Amino acid sequence: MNQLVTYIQSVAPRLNPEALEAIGLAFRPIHKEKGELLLAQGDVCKDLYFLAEGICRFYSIKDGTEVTNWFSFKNDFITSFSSFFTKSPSYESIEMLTNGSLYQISYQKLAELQESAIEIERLINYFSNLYTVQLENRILFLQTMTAAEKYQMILKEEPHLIQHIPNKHLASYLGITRETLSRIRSNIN
Amino acid sequence: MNQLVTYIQSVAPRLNPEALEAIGLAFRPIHKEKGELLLAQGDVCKDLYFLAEGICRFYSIKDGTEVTNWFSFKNDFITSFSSFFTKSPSYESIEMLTNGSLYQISYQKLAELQESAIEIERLINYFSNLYTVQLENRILFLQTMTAAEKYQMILKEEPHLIQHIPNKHLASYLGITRETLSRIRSNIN
DNA sequence: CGCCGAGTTGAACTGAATCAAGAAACGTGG
DNA sequence: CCACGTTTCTTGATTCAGTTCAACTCGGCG
Repeated sequence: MNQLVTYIQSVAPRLNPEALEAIGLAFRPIHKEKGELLLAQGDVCKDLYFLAEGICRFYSIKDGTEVTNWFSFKNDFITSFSSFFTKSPSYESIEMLTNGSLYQISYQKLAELQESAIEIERLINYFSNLYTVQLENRILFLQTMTAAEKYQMILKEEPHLIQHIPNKHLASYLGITRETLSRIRSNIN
Repeated sequence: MNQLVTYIQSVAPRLNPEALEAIGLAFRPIHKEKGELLLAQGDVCKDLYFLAEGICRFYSIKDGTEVTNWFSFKNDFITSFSSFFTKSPSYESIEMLTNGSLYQISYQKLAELQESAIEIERLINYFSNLYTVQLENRILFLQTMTAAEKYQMILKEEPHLIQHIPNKHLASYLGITRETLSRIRSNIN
């Protein structure tokens, strides 16, 4: 049994076996190398992925500088939500920070899967609502905290970021420069 | 026919009449005065509203200062998403900036309504996805723009904010002080 | 008429960015 | 396994966008 199915089962133990099997069949396993893009800024995001293993980063380039919008880890679903949902060009790229094993599904196939069973549709909406909650948290985080507070928050709430993400990307995710992050880190220790 | 129903009809003209009627019956019309709260920070948000007329503002208080998170206008659905969805205390308050006429529905009733017809469930998810797209836009907006760029963006994309919202609230929505906003405005004219 | 909240303007201050230059870590090929 | 080039991280000096504090104006409302 593949890891996507195992994960879904752990999240939705009461999902009926047929739906679970349909999900397992609809996604296609793929491999990506470190540095490869899942999506390039400006393209329409036509796929959804499940990240079985690896780390990836969402980022936008504005005036030549990168802004990191998001990180995804093992057992996350990956897509550029706005682009995928509205079929418009993506404001962000998605790249692999490590080699990764993923499961891929097209917009079209996902739509079919969704319509095939109400439970699947509900599951998808559940994940998408979770994402929305995280976005709201992130807005408050970006808007109300100083550089040092942001770092300490991450240290406390998402230490896996600090362990696995290069500081330059972490800095741009926090909305500060790498120099500022470096100074904060040296003040704390 | 009430304004909620009229609005739903305009957004989803192919929705079947029974579903439309069910929606019309499930919501309860209410009136709110300028200054009244629909939700107080720290409380669990137990209701969803449809704003038929008026303006309201979402804000958080941190260290004694207000941060404006959102504004809603005529024909918007209103709730504190995170709190409503996760049933946890809200990080924000919602207040009326004007007198308003609204339609109210409880979490429980909404859940029932949602389960009563797949089309209604889809409609709700559609609105919630729209909101998610807006949140993503807002994050990029807050993270990549200078104070002046933010103001010009609002001027161009959401002039109704400038027309109807006091500058002090607009400033805190843009993540700047009222003084800075005032200076930007006088430089432009 | 006087008060109060909202908006403006000025001056000083500050957190973080920018610019610059080394030091450390990393990976790639020999 | 080491050497070399590249990228990442650190540290320092300077600059700057935006904040803070303070004083003043304006308009509405009791």
